[in-house]
Amino acid sequence: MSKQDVSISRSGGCCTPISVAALDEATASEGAAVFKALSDPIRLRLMSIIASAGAEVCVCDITPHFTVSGPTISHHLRVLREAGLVDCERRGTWVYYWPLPDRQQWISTLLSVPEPASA
Amino acid sequence: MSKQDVSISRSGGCCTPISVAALDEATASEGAAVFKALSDPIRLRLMSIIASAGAEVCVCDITPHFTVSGPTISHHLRVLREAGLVDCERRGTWVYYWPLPDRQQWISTLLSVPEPASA
DNA sequence: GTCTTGTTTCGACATATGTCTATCTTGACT
DNA sequence: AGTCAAGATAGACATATGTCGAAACAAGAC
Repeated sequence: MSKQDVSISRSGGCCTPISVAALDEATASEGAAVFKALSDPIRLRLMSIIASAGAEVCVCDITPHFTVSGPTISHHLRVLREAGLVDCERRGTWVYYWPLPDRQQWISTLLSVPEPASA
Repeated sequence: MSKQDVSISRSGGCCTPISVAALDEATASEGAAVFKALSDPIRLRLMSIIASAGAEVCVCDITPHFTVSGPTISHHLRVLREAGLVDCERRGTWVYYWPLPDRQQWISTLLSVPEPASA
């Protein structure tokens, strides 16, 4: 697979990148909502911690990485959840979070820049 | 005009997706700033119009697509400019905007999901 | 020069957002 | 039952943001 094929294959699946066609209002609103969820440094770090974990992450393992209060972390996790980027489940005393890659992949594809055809 | 007051720490080697490694605070702040620029429906549509044009776009051709006032469009374009996503130039009476694909590609890669979304 | 058009900047406003403390819910363990 | 700990929720607060109208600015037409 060539490097050019990567961006093309990523764009081929679920949606048309903005570099190819302008967004209609509804799609723009939906996409903007996802971007808004990632528009805070703490939330973006939270997302990266959950996405990179390769497994469920306990909130108790997340909180120590930050200086803000527990409720603030909880609030940010809820925003990520409501954006469809993560989901969670309580098991016993602890709550575990995991990523929902579909949404993440969607906006990634939306932003992908097709390789300029050099020919 | 073309002022770009955002320092871009990367560029050459691009970056590691969040699905692979968690972000440090500095990169998270930088990334969140770009996402914030795209977190408004009007700005996301503006970005898509400029990115998909394949050429410079005159502001006079952009404004009619929206119902908000001219100053509001100008404000949103400035946010995109300060995020390093677009640049512009005045030529005669009109101002033309074009995309800066580096920033766009950067956050696209940041969000890319290496593994298949649903295995 | 003055006028007209296109675009940005300014100043103000209502609403949204991030953060905190205090309180509540859930479940584990005596 | 009672108690404790992990998280979530509620309410309050200061700040940030999106929007507008008015004014300023830039460049061409007259």
